[in-house]
Amino acid sequence: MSPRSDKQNKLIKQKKELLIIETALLLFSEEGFNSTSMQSIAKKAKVSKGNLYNYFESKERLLEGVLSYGLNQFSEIFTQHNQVLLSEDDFEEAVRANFEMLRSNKLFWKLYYHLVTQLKVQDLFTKLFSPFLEKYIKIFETYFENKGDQNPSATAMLLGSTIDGISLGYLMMEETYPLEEVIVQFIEKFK
Amino acid sequence: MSPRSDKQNKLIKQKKELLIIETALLLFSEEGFNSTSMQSIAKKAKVSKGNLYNYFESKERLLEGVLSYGLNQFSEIFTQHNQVLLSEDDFEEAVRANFEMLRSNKLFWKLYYHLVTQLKVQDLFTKLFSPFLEKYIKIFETYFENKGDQNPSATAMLLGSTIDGISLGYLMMEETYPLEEVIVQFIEKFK
Amino acid sequence: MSPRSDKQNKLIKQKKELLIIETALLLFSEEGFNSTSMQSIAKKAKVSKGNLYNYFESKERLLEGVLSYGLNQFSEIFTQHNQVLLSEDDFEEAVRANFEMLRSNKLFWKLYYHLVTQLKVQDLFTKLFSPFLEKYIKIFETYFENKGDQNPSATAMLLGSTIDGISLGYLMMEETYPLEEVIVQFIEKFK
Amino acid sequence: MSPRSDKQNKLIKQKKELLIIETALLLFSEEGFNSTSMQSIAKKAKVSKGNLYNYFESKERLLEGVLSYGLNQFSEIFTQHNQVLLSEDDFEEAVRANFEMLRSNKLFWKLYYHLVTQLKVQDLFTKLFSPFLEKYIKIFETYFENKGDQNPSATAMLLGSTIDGISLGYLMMEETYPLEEVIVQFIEKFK
DNA sequence: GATGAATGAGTATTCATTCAT
DNA sequence: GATGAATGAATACTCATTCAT
Repeated sequence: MSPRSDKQNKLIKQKKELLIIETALLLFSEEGFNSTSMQSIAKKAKVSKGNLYNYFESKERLLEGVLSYGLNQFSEIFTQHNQVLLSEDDFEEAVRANFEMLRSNKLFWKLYYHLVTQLKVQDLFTKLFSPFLEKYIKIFETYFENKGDQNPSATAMLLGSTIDGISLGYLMMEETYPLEEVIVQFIEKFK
Repeated sequence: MSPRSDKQNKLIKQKKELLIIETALLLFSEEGFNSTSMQSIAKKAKVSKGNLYNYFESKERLLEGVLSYGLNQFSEIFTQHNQVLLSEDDFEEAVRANFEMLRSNKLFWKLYYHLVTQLKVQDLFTKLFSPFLEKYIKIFETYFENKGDQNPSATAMLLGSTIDGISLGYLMMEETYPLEEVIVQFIEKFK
Repeated sequence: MSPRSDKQNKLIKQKKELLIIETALLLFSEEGFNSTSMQSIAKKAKVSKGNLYNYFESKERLLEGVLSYGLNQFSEIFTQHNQVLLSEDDFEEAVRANFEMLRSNKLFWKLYYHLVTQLKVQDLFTKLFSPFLEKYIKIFETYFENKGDQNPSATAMLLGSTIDGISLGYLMMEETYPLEEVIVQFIEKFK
Repeated sequence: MSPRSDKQNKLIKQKKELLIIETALLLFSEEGFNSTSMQSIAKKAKVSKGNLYNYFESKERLLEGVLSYGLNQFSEIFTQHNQVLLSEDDFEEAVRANFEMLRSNKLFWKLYYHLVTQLKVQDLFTKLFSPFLEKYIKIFETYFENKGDQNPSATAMLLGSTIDGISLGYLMMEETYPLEEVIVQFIEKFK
């Protein structure tokens, strides 16, 4: 008999890879990277331990896969707003889009903030995220410059940090955090 | 034996406990809680592994000790500013005191942000920190209320999150983060 | 289908079997039997893992195949010299032929000496090699007997062991071993 | 209460270390290095798996320990004969001492020949044994030189290889190998 | 015959914790 | 209080082998 066709195999592989990534994202973001065992990922994804390693050659690589996956989604949305912000409406929209992204992909951003504070994976991390973050800050720097801010670079940094802080609070407290109201105040202050 | 010797013993005990706590803080904040072994703490503190357990009955309790210790220092400074903020100068001073504390106790706050994102210790965490943080937020809420802010509670939350964001950025990037300049912008926006 | 196609199929099969055997020989002799994975053999031979098992039903059987293959080559040459050695020239020639064989099939003999010392495969080993080795020793025993040696059987054993020792040294040290000179001394002593 | 005295501890440690080494030697020489699991060593030595690692930080280091242990015994005996061989009696005695050593420490030498053919551990191996082997060969080289041999270096190498070959045969065949008779022939040929 | 996804037992190693002294 | 030997469960990862197609 003929072997499974290449197409079939690829489909199976892609589906399962996605399944593994999403399971890993769930567990990593809930329990933390170190505290999540490959065993538990395998079990939850209903994949054998051995087979896990057919998809990702190490736990580190699996993390890389998880991050890349989230980063892709992020970069798509990001690219849509990757433009010079001219009006205050543009600004507001960009900020709101940012938090929309947060809301729609909580697990990923939970993992993100979990990892930011972990020395061991910081290299991998920096490699993947820095380019985006820098561009992000630059866009706002330009915006503040155009608005006549005396220190646009510091203001942009402040804005970035504020977004981080709000995100962190929202992700940790979930429904308790008055996200919408905070965003309103936030936009008002920075617009 | 004489009570004096008892006193001395207590002193010795306290000193050693402190030594263990400070060593643990150093390692936890550098390597992360999970990645730090009791062995390595014992070694660095020049205490035997078994004796470590005479002071703290588990790794979890040691963490608790480390957090309490940091929290005490925090609460001392905090209490000095635990008053109604009336003037904008009071506000500025309080904010600056906050970041001064951050600067002078980096290890503790690094550990703090490292742990905030870890489910497993969140109960312990909430128990210890919540009371303080809530008071903290309240004080600023009152301040904004007095200033006629339409939504003082949201603004206070925004302020808290902003402090978190700045702290996180500063702790992760160390010297690269333009802390002073960001603080200036921060105070200007919120004062 | 036509018988010709069957023949062709057989040829293809034999070729692939040979390819697998030679690949396995290469890897076994380089990395050791235990340390060589079926995966790596499959990859290097450009055969799928599953298909490997169509040719050899287990790793053990593959080893058996590898050994038989080498043994066949050995036995061919051996049979040419499988005669009573009458003259000292015959003796010298036989010894030289032996080392020539070693030189021309290093991988196999490396594997041979690698396996001799492994309990687990010793049964298989004995089964395959003993008959040859015994005949080999016998031939020399007769030679020494004819020469009037007082203990031809012990001398033949000594000769066999000496060949083993030289082979081992040469295979392990490669170019560093002064094979030619040692052979000269060897022949002189035993002729 | 006071802790176990240092002396006691040291004694316990030394005894257990020896026990582990001897158990490992037994299993390594019987099953091979790769095929022996740390688990099985622990079980046979009645030591917990974890405790094994208090004595040897890795399987590799344990092997190193086993080899050093055997090497020490070897070097002691070796040093007694580490002298210029003047007479043929000296020569004979040295050779006999060699095989006596083999007989009294079979496990170690079995492991030795097992490892010689293993690429992976050859570095460790060379580091430990080369110095001895080279001296060994040198001593015989001098002996043959004094006897007027035309190529003493090659003859010494031949002698070394012959010893290897005999040892290998004896260790693999155990009682079947006519060691004594072979030695007689051996000495006669080389004396 | 051919493919490679899947399985699960096995491996070396780590580590919080206990305990005899 | 102090020591460090001892335990055993847990971890990431490997690999011979099977099996659906």
